[in-house]
Amino acid sequence: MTKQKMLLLDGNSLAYRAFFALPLLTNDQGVHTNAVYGFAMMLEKILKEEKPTHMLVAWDAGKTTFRHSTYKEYKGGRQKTPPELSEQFPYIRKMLDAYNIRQYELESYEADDIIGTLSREAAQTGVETVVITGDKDLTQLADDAVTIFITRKGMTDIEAYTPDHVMEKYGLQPEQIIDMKGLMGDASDNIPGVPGVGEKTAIKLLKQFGTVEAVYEGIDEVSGKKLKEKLTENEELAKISKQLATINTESPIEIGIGDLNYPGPDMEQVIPVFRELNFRTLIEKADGAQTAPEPEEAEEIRFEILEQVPEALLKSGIAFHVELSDEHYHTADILGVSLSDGEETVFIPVENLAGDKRFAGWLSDESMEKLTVDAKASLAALARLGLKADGIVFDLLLAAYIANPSVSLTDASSAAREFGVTGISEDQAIYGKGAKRAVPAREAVAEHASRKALAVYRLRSTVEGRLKENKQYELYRDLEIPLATILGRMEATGVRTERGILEKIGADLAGKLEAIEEQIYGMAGQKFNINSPKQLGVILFEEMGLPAIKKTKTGYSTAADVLEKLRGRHEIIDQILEYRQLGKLQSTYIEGLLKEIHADSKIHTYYQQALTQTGRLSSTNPNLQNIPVRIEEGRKIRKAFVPSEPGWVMLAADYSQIELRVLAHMSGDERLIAAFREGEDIHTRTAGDVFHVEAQDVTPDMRRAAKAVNFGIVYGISDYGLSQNLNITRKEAAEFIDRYLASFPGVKQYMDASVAEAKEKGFVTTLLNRRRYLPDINSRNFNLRSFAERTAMNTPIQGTAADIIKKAMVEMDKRLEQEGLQARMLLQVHDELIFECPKEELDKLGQIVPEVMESALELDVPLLVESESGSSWYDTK
DNA sequence: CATGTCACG
DNA sequence: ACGTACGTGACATGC
Repeated sequence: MTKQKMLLLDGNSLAYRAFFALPLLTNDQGVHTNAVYGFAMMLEKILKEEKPTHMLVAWDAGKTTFRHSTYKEYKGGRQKTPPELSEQFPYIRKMLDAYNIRQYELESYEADDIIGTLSREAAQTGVETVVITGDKDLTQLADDAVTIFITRKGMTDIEAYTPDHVMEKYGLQPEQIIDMKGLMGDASDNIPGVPGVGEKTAIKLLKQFGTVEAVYEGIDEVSGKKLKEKLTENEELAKISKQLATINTESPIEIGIGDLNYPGPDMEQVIPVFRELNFRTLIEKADGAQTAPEPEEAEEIRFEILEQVPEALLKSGIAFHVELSDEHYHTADILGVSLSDGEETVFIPVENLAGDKRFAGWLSDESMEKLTVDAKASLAALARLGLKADGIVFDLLLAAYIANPSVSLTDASSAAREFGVTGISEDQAIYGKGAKRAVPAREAVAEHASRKALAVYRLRSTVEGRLKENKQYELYRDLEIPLATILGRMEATGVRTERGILEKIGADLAGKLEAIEEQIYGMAGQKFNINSPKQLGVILFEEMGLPAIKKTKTGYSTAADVLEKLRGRHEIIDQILEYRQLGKLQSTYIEGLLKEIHADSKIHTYYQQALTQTGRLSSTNPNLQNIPVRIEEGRKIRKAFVPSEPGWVMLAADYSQIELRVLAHMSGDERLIAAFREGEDIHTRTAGDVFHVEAQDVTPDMRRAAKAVNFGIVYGISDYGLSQNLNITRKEAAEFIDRYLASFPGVKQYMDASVAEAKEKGFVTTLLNRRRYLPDINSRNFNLRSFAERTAMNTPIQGTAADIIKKAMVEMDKRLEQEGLQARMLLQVHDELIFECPKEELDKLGQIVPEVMESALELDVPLLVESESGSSWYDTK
């Protein structure tokens, strides 16, 4: 029989500790969860480390306790329990029930007394006991069999108080702690003690006399006249104080150690509670502990490594997965393909796939429905083998993203976890990272890939059910899944990039940079690293004595907006700004892009389709969505992006003011809608409305201000943000905003409604039902809450704009096919699509593209698309 | 690996 | 009073 060990937890004290130790968190329902979370974290840690056989959480009960009859001011002057904490107690109790942990409270007694009584019983029966609390008072219970754990700082940092430890810390025996309290009091419990006696004096007295009673017996031996006087005057107070601080170890409790058997948690009960509270990391931990703490406990999987795909798996409704050596699927080694129908799961190494005609036929047959995770990666990789895949109807990665974009999705493991399936290792665990990266033995790869395919197969109905429940199934099936194929093709197609052009620009830049560098050194009187904000800060603000306008947490800010304000104070500022600009072009866009040109003279970016919180795409390795355009010198970089075939041209088409149009539609604001319907310049129109002048009387400054306000509105406006942007005072900015909102009352209503919806539901949605959860929307932390509020205003707008262009891409792809055009979609830059086509197709494409983009989604305002063609991306302006 | 900076929509 | 505009990715520096 294993040794018995009992854990006694002070529920109220731990809940308070957790509440004040952690920032206020909320779940998607707006319920505060920080105390529950801290409690759970502590619990997990302590269970793991202590492995108890018996457990109890004790609670305080009743407003008054037996202590109040001794001293009615006991615990007086305490702040009321914050409502944000009160609402969490039911959840803590619910969680403890799920853990199968016994809870107990006794009218008129405090948790301390229950714990004291039980630990006394334990000491007598020789059961090892650990008490966990946030309250140092309980250290009085420490003895050879009873250890007191006090939580510190966070919740999982715990300090153990044994008798030795108490001695070391105070020079006292544990039972003397109550004497110490009797003398010095305890402000938090409103225990008075002897006025004028603090910790130091109390300890000194107790070292000399031992107890409060002994102090008074030997009062004549107390040194110091003042102290003696204070003690004598307050004898009664000292004795009452000691009584108050004494934990009752003989409370009339109706339970004993025999009732506290702890069977261990019921994870099937615990996980739903965690899920309700949005405790993601704890769910992961719990899942991991439940299914795969030891490898042998992981679910067995039956799979075979075969040389050929079995006929039985070449049918409709099968899950498949292309296993790659790393996440860069344009270049990674393709290791093989796993397939599963739930019954049979197989892995086919890549060398056996190339010649398999039946597999190729199945893969490209649209009527053969396929399920997978990260369709885009698979498609792009298979394309390199000359294989075409069609008929993908299920993508676990995209499903997880649509369900909740805030989850970080790195691979099949994280996507499956979102739907409760664990046991798939992370790719990084299989392949390692950094220098340790390597492809393991075939068997391990095959098992890993097989687990993915099987999980994909099994999860289909769960996932589709959840998306349908949230009315997101159409978004997923009709938009994101088709888009995955299209993006995969765009990536695989790539964009031709002229090395020579970049090199030429690079050489020019190098010359200019060198010249500027010399000038800067000359003005500064020394050489230094201009690229180091730290060194630059010292030169500008210390050595040259320029005024430091803004600081960062590490020193002076040398950001462009700061330097901008110093313009004219010294010539060096202009030079630095110029140097920064050109340096950026050189390092990121010349050197960076040159490194990314493949052997086919093209750049193949990666679109992240399951990443942004708003539904936009992002582009990496390299990022082709931030190629310079605003400044002519940078814009020239675009000359390097050219058609991939002789006799072809580029065509770029962008939505005009798409976000403001979306705002007009979603807010239903009549004046904003009218402005777009009448086809006026929206910033001029806004300026006219805000400043109450006719359109022809709007000055450029008025238009500029209106433009900034329009941006601000889309971003979720704040007076401060606008004041920064326009370099005006906050008051002026606030006034602009007020006038704007007065002019467009529908917009004001919409913004308020958006925030209200987020507060109520915990999330906001786009026109096509894309969701974003905003857990901070009810936070008491001003910054967190304000940020969530601005996000609530911005995300539906930015996200709907993303929905629209995604829909346009799907439609455009169909249309190119229907029309039998050779034209190819190459890039997407949020509100812009870039194509290449044979010159002969230009007229047709130039007509189709705007038509398709403008009719992607029917709004209450027209969508307007402007398109241009040219012999390079640069020339499409 | 965090920080500051700057490129884009 | 609080200290920010929304969404991204890449690079250089410096711990």
